[in-house]
Amino acid sequence: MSKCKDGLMHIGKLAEEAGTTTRTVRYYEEMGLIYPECRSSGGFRCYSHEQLARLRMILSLKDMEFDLEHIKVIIDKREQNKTAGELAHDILEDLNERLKEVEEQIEHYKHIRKTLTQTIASICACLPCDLRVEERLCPACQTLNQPTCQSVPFFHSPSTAETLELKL
Amino acid sequence: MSKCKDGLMHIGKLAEEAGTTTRTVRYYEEMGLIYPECRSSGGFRCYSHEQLARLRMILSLKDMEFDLEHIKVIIDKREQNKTAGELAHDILEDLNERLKEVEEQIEHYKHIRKTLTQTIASICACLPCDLRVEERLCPACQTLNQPTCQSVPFFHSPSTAETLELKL
DNA sequence: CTCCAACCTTAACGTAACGTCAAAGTTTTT
DNA sequence: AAAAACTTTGACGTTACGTTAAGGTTGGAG
Repeated sequence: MSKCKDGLMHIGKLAEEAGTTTRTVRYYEEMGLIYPECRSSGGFRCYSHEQLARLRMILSLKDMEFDLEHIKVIIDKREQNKTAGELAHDILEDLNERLKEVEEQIEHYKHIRKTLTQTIASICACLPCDLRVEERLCPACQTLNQPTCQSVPFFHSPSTAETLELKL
Repeated sequence: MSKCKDGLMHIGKLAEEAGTTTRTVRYYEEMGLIYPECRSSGGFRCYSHEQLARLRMILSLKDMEFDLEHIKVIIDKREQNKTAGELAHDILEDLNERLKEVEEQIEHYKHIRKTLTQTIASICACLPCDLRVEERLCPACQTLNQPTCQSVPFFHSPSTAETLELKL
C-alpha cells in the first residue's frame, strides 16, 4: 500500500484506480489534460481524488473514442464558468457530432462485412479447383464470370483482369 | 499522356489507374509488397499491367482493412505454387478471421453508440439547469440520481462522484 | 537541338496515443 | 541500513502514408 500524505496518491495508485497506466497519465499531462495537485519533495507527482475524477472523465470520453485534442476542448469547457444548462448545450453538440461519426463507422464496417462475405462466397467456388495459380482463368470462372476472378484475382492470372472492371 | 516503352507505365500513371498516390506505391515497395518491372535509364520505375493488377489486389485487401503486414502474407501465398483450391482454402481462413474482427468492430461501435445516446439523454435533462458548474450536484440530479452526474460528471463537482460508481 | 513543364528520384520529418526500455533517483518495507 | 518497489525524465518504436525539399529525367514544342 502506497502512502502519500493528505490522502493524496502517487501516479501508480491513480492509474490503477482509473484503470489505466502511468505512461498514459504522464502523456495526458504532456498534452495538458491533467496535472498533479503537487509534487513530493523528491519530485513524485501527487494526485487528489478530484484529479482521479478528472482522469476518469477523460477516460470516459476516450471510451467514446474522442481524440485527445477534442477531449481537451470538451473538458476545458467545464472551466468556462457557465451554467450547467449552457454547458450541456455545448457538450451536446460534441456528443451528437460524435454519434453521427459512430453511426458512419457502423455503416462503414457493415459495408466491409458485405464485401467480405461476398468475396468469401466467391472464393468458396474455387475450393474444388485443381488448376495452378499461374494458369489462366479456369473454365468455371470463365463461365460463371464470378467476382472472385474479377474483383479479387487471387488465383488466376491478373492479366486477364485487364479487360475487366475492378470495382471492389 | 505519359509514354513509356512496351506499354509500361511510370509510377504516376500506375497510381492514377489504381486510384492511389505515388507515395503509397513507393511505400508498398519499401514494405516489399510490389516492385516495378524495371527502371528506366534515368532511374524511373516502370510498371506493367501485371503490377497494376497486383496493386489493385493490394488495395482491395486494404479496403477490407487488412494491415500491410497481413496483406504481404496473403499475396505471398499466391506465389507458393499451389492449386487454386489449396490457395482458396488458405485465404478463406484469412478472410473468415477478418470477417470475425469486422463483426466485432460493428458490435464495438454499437456499444459506443449506446453509451453515447444514453449520455446524450442524461445531459439533455441538464439543459434547463441554471446552477453554475462549480456548485454541487443540483437538486434534480440528486433526486434523479441520473447517470449524467454519476458517469460523466461534466457539470457538477466531480468530488461528489467520489462515492459513486463510475461505470462508464 | 535546346528548352521547359511535368514528371520522377531519394531523404527525412510529422502524425496519435501511448508501449517499452534505460539509467538513475525516491519511498517504503524489512 | 539495505532492499524492494516505485518514480523520474528521456527517447526510440509503432502504422501508413502526407508533405515538403532539393535536385535529376522525360517528352514534346519550337
